[in-house]
Amino acid sequence: MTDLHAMRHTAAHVLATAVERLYPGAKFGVGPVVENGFYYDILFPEPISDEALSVIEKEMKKIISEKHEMVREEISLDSAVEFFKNRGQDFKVELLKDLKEKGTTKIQTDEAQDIDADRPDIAILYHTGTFTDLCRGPHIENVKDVGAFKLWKIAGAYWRGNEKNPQMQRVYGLAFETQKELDEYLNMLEEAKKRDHRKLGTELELFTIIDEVGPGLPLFYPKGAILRRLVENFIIEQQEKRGYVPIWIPHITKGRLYEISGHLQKYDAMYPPMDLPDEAQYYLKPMNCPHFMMLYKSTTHSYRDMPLRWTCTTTNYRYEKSGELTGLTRVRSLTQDDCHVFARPDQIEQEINLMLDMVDETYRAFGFKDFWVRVSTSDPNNREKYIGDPKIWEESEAALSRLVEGRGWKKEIGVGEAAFYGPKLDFMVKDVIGRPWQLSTIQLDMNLPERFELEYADSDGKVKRPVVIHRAILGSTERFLGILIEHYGGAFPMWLAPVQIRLATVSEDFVSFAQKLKDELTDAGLRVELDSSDLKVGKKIRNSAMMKIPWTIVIGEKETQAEPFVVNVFGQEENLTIDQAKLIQAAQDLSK
RNA sequence: GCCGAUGUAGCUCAGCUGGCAGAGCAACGCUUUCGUAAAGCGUGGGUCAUCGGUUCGAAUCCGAUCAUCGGCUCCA
Repeated sequence: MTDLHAMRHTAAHVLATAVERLYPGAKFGVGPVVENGFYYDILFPEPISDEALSVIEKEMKKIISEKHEMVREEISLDSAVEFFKNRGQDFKVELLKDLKEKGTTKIQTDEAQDIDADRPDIAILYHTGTFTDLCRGPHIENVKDVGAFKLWKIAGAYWRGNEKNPQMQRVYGLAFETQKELDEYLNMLEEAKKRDHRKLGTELELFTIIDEVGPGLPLFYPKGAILRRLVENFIIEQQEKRGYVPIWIPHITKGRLYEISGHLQKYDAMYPPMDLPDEAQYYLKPMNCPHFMMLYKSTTHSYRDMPLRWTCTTTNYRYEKSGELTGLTRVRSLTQDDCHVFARPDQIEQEINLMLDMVDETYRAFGFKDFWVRVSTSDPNNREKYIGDPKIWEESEAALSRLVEGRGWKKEIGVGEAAFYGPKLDFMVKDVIGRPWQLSTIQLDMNLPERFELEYADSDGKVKRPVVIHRAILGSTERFLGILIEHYGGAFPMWLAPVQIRLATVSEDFVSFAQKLKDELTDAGLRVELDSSDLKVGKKIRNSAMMKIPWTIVIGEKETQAEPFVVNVFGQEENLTIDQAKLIQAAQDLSK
């Protein structure tokens, strides 16, 4: 790992060296190692475009052939500042000032150079030929040992990840020990693209996004809508057996509601209000919490009724910035399997555990094994940032961590990543090109009960404030489906396949028989299609396979003769020959 | 919203330095009625994303807008 890491890190310096030669005046930000390669953030005198990559690549190869040593140098902070100032490297100067004042250059996930406690005045530099960088290393000794690399894309990136800072250009490079590994990686990316849910969405007739309807507003074809319903029904079943009860809320609402909740002032993805003759301004709801709160508040509650487990699967509308939309994973109309539990503080752990059961059972059912849980906690050094009883915070954070550990799931702690109103658990899954997405979320809320002045009568006769736990298992149905499509590469297991069985007739003579069989299978609760066109059987099977339909059954002379008739199921690992009753039974078993 | 790229038929894509808009698949019609991953022939289908400009002439060059893709920021 260290060697590969050092090699990639050195490749980033070679990139910078090439850029310095080709674009005098370029200012350098940071150039860390990332998964599969490296990048360097650079402010070019003029923004470069893709064609520049091959030119830079050529220069990099030249630099590598020049066999420069990577020379390490330690100098005083002040002379380092002086050095970079003279070269017009403002970003490096800023990093050095941070190093001096804060003891680290780290902001967000940038690679950091930290002050060495024993030698607080030292900055570490690396020289590559005429190029010098502020960098703690490690590097390989000589640039000649940089392996196979490829510059592959340019992206915008704000200096130090802050929108208000100037935007630099991030040049991404892939780097591996050998050309073979690089080729394999590129090949893998090509393969991954075939599983992309946006591609499969069109190919398998699941969903589409139409310009005239609007960006981020997907429409679902029948097959996609069935898939949606299967997934949502699964969740509904899971909820029912755990005592969650449905409620229902409207999709538009007076702005007053969001004044109370505080969203109007704080939430920036709200669609503008509708222009109505009414005095009140009406908004599309971007979230459901306030409605749940209002419904709770509209009647009185006793400690005996707690917890209340209320759910509603409903669509929210969020005006996400245009550049942030992608397929189904980031949309403007998102359906949440939303649930709010109103609980006494002593019930928090039990309720969260119940939710974790549900996450567990759901992820197993859909075959998600490769996920991790982010425990977002408060920052103990910044207590005043958070509202609510510190004791409840402490207890619930401990409970969240403990409960996740008990499950044996991969866990990451996000210190200071809690919302101001409570700690949370986020369940993360990667898409087919490796981007992480949040699906399930479990959040404690100590804010909204306060703002809406929610109450219940406790056993001691006193009026108390309940705790609210938000929870969504799918997160958003759309995003979940996007991930699910990629997870299975569109080849869904029997129980999720929009079409489970396609009947393919050999010729016209068998259509009426096939129609009868189709009706029987449909009556048995299976999702069946009949291909009675005059295409050849081979073509019908091919078409069925392309649509990734689990079972294809050819209906011809043989099938109509046998008693009970025997069919051959194409699409199994080994084709399956079974009679009618067993066929129905087998299909039903697989559908569970 | 920001940086870069892209936008040609339902889908996948050709179309060179400006000179009559193309292919495969799909659709439709005819022939064929056929046994396990593509039968044959034919027909229709496009304001070349939109709007504007340059030009005798624009899919092609320029500008703006919209959308998509990869990132950044933000987020379920």
